[in-house]
Amino acid sequence: MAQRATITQVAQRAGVSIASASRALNGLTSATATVEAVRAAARELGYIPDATARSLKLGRTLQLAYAVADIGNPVYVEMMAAIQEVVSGAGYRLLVTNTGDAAGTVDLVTSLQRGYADGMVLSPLRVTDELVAAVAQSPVPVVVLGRMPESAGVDTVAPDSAGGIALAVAHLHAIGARRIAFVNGPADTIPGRVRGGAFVAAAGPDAPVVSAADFTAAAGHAVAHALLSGPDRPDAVLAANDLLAIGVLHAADQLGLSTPDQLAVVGVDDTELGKLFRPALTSVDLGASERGRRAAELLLERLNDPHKKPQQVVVPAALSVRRSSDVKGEPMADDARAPHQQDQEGER
Amino acid sequence: MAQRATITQVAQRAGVSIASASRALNGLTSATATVEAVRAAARELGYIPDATARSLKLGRTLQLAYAVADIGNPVYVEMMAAIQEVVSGAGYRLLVTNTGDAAGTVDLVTSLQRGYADGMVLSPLRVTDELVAAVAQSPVPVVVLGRMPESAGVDTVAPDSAGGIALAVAHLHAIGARRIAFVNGPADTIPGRVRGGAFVAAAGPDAPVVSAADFTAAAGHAVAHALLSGPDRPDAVLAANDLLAIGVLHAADQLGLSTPDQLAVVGVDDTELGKLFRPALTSVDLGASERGRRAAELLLERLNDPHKKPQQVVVPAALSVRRSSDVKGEPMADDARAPHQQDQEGER
DNA sequence: ATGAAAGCGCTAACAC
DNA sequence: GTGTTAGCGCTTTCAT
Repeated sequence: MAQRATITQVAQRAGVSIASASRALNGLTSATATVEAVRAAARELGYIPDATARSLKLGRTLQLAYAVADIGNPVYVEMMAAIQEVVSGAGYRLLVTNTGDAAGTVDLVTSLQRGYADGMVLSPLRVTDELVAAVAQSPVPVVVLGRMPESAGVDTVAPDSAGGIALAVAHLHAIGARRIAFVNGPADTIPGRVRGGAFVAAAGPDAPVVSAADFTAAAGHAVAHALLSGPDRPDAVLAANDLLAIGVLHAADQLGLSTPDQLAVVGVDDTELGKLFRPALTSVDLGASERGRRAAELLLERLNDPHKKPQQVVVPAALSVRRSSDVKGEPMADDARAPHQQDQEGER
Repeated sequence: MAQRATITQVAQRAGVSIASASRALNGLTSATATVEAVRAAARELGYIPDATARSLKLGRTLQLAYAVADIGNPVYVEMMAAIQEVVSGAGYRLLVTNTGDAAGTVDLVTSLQRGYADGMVLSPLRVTDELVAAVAQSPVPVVVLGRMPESAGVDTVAPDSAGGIALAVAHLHAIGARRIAFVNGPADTIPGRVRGGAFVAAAGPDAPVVSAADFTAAAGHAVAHALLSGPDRPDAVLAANDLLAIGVLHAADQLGLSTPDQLAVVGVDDTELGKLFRPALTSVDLGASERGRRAAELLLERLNDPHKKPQQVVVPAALSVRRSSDVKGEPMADDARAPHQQDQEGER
């Protein structure tokens, strides 16, 4: 563990003042001879400028934070990977935090006042008034992944859940499904509410909807087993995410229902799991990676121009059709864009 | 975006010196009246101490870094979640970085000289002499996930790959497998080399081994299709990770081989994917979460005592037996501990 | 118990 | 082009 050299030592060794050393190192006006001497001294001493001191002086940390409720969730990981890439490309380091519950999220946003990061991408579990207030109060810009009232005055990036689910319902109708059921997650979550509402809008108020205890395969299996054993068995199921859909496939298999012939199944999120499962799962791609990328870009843009108008970006959805809903009627398009995506983004 | 208050303002408002304000806030010796006045002033101003200034003064950032080659890989994510939990519990923030290739890793370790973190958990793709040197030179402690020469003098946390693979081979023998093949990933990677070597050690030099182009299901499928179509078809396959194993299952299914009767399949890593796949995948659990936790703990311990002896921890492996290798002969134990785990950790 | 002052390492006026 | 100086916000001697 080597001892670190300071700019003072570099200056001494080069025989110049500290200011000259700083200038030479940062490429400001200085004589060629000075630059060389300083560079040499720095090299010999293995000098690397201290990030903390620099931050204190400059008023910026060159760090950005990504806060999310459950860092184990593949969708958030996908976003994180995209964010990490954009952010590091711009010379920033990425801080990752688990918010846990809703209260934790508010604390986290207020903690930004400590000034350990120049901005934050926040993926909140729920949007409370308290959270909106905290975000508005934040001393550094926050970009929210999800929707927020425009009055909050923050940049947001949201998926086009409604468009994506409409796409899935249309697809199921097209392959001849007569009775489409929706397997939702808990209705008191944001995705549960939004996706459930979108399904009703797309499939009509009479389409059957059941809610699983949480967004897991086990919960999906439990609720699907009942659904598929009961009267008026559906011939297609749209699940609120891929895990639930896998649970549905398990139940169908267990009950001896063949997929897709007797039961077509579609998920949401288009995860790796769905692609590798057999039968491969048709799924609504909500563009997690793209959302992460856009959020990071919006944050960087706002850092450059704090006064620009807040944007509400909606990332378009797509449908990846695979074996779990692929019957002869439908051509094997691997990808379809949402027709009614409401991308409200402005310039760029 | 509120303006942030400084300790100077708090001191003024409370009618005391800056030093007294600092002492009162940090719980050092000060009169009760002073404490109250300062607390009140701080509350009224919404004062929160600046992390950067504090870091500069204290010489510690309260940040730890986690560096990994591919942040999208579920195994690394599992480790990250565990690290995040330990680290944040101890009051540290977690910085996450993608190293990319091997050269990037060395740069990253040297970049620690910037002093933006108090320590690092490093999960290197390959261990080169250059990297060992960089780690040894690091101004802050580095804990390596993987093995390193003891002479490097750093704390390491490694999986017991050999023990885990021996467990899998023994299990396959126990269920009656006569001819066990190993589907490896690229042999020029660390896991490829270690796991391949462990298999040969456990199954003997005559056991068939093939190498896939990378650690993906597609690569596993390709190589397994050839393996299972050729002469001397194996009756069991151990794959170097779960993705490869899924590829093997795809190939078996495609060739009309029933699992586990005609072909038993076992993976390594015990991922969520394997648990949800049908047939559910038997897999060697290398304790990713536990490794992440131990690495973070070792880092914290070293921060507390920089002079303690470097430790080489080996986390025990276990076998999760599931349907893909579950034949009647074997009782349905869900979990078995490695008998020859070589846990070399010292105290604690 | 408290205040004055030094200083962490760096950058940016400012004057020469 | 370069040196002197101030100062980012905080903690911590050192006197008192």
